[in-house]
Amino acid sequence: MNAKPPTSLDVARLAGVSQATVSYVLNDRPGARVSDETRERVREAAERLGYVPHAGARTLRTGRSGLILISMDDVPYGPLAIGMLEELDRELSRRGYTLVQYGARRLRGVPAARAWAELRPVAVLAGAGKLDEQAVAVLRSAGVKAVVALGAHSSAVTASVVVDHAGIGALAAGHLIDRGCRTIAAVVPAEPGLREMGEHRLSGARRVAEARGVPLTRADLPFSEEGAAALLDVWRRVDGVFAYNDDYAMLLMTVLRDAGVAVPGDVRMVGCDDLPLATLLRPRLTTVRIDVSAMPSLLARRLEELMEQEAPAEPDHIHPWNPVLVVRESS
Amino acid sequence: MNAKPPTSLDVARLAGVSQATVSYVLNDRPGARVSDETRERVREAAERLGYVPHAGARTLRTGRSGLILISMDDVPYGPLAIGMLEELDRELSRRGYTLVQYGARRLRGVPAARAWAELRPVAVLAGAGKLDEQAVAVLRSAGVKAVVALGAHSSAVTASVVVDHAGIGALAAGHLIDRGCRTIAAVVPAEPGLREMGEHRLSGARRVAEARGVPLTRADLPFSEEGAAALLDVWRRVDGVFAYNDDYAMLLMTVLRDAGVAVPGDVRMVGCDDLPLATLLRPRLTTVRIDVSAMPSLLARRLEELMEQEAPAEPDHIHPWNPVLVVRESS
DNA sequence: TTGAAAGCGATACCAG
DNA sequence: CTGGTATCGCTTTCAA
Repeated sequence: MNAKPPTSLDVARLAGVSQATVSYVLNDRPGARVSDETRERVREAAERLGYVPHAGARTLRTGRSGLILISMDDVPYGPLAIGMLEELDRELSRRGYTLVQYGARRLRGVPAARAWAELRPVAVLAGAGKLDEQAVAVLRSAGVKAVVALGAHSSAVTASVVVDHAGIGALAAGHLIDRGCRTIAAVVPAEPGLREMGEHRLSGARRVAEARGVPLTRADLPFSEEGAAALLDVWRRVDGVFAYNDDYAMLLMTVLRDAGVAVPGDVRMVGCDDLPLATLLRPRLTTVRIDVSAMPSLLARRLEELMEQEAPAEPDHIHPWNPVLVVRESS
Repeated sequence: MNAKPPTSLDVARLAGVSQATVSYVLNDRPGARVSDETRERVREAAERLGYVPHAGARTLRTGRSGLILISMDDVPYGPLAIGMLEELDRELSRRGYTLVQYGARRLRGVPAARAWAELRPVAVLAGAGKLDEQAVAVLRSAGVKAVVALGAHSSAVTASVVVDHAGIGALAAGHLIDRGCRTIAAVVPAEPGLREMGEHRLSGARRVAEARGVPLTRADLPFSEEGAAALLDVWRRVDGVFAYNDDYAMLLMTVLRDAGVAVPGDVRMVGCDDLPLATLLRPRLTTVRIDVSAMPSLLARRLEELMEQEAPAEPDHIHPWNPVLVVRESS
């Protein structure tokens, strides 16, 4: 039990060949000419010993780790994000990389970058908020080829994946106005983790509302019945609400029903995410669905480009999703 | 841009000391007596160069990586699990370990173990279904000190964290019977990822129902209104339902309302998870809340024990949560 | 108080 | 076709 893990030298000895041959065989090096018989012996010896190569040693020698780090705290919860991550993992592992989620102990900026850099990953994906200019510099100098910021707006300092929250708000507001709404409200969650996204969605809604001459009220809403009830005069004053997402929409619909405000009769309602609960509400909830199916392969391709090329690329961004309106009964 | 990352030797040269001194200073080795002046010089040189140690090299030299791997596919979605993971991360990083989520490309058994073993982690947490005896052996022989299976029942081959799904079902069924239910149904989700947990919850409910002489019907339910409506005769035949979780409870409550079945008048309903939506439903949903607050520190402590000791421990298990009934209006 | 040097495991160059 | 061996970056023992 306490024996140290077998090394390639152990395999070599057991097979009666040199370490070099073991390496050639186990990695199928194209240039290497090793007889089929030796190949077999090496394979068998490795099998017998339960040999597993030491990633750290390999990294040290080759200078490339094949590791791609993504910061855990920057992946939103939910089946959508999880599915995307799984797909991304598949794409990347097909290309020979290893995707790993790293907690980084809620660090940000340079300290976070240092923690990531110790692993000498070949790429790092992290929330735009964690990647300031110096953090990116630390990563670059540690040999990270691709640094990609994840966030609601593109980063000035590195490549980024921007998620178009403003577009969601715009789509929702446009729909409400199309339906005849003359004054609308947009919810911004009071929860710290959600507020920023809420503000981006709001800004998109505001842009459309202004363009079409419809007044828009911002409603800062904590997720609680009391919070929603406290804003009752807001909901009574408008005839359309973009509720930030489906959860908030459900909250509002419950509170409005208890208060005798009819949806969509008195106020039309639009959510976002197309959660399962959207079709379970009565009236069924109109919502914005986000189609992220294109994102994993797009991102994987972009990463590969960045990782293969020598000089760091210009800060650019990809925009890998697409909001789609799903009209149901609440609007 | 293309310069290689600075090494400890670079730092040493810049500070005018030896590599050894750099190592002593940067790791504050207790035994090392280095003058404050040299200390300062070394620190400054490291700073100036943006030096970040190379984790792989350190692992190679010391034989310990400090890496703890947890398989991504075995962490359920949802804020609960995410919060737990964050807390666990904090606990472990406080102790000097680095928690990392690894996708493992949906591998299982020996291939998965090999992939994990390459990183020479000091501990691996993975779904019980992925860890057969040989997989555990591979990990052990790669020097992994702690192998912990995550699952609904304890593993015969290694230590495990078992989540007490049966206890949840038992609690829910007991409550329904206390409320006077004479025939109850328990939902088992048809979705592949959920079915197994559903069956464990069912078995707990069944145990209690049998002990108290109440007939229990198993209801295999896909998550859709049609699926739920197809089983209407089941819901009409019973006077209590344990709905597997809050999402399924919401589905059922919607379908029952549409069909004119009153909750809790005709049938009492209990969910699980105490999601935000539970209090938004009308009637408000009675549910089983899972208190996982103790789990991260418990698990971290257990891991630490396993990692420090030499011989692999007997397969035992910890049981780090606690179902609690939250009674509302639906029951 | 500091330095020289061995060695962790794998790779790849250069000989044979 | 195969083998020796230098090397990657870091820690740590032993000497100075």
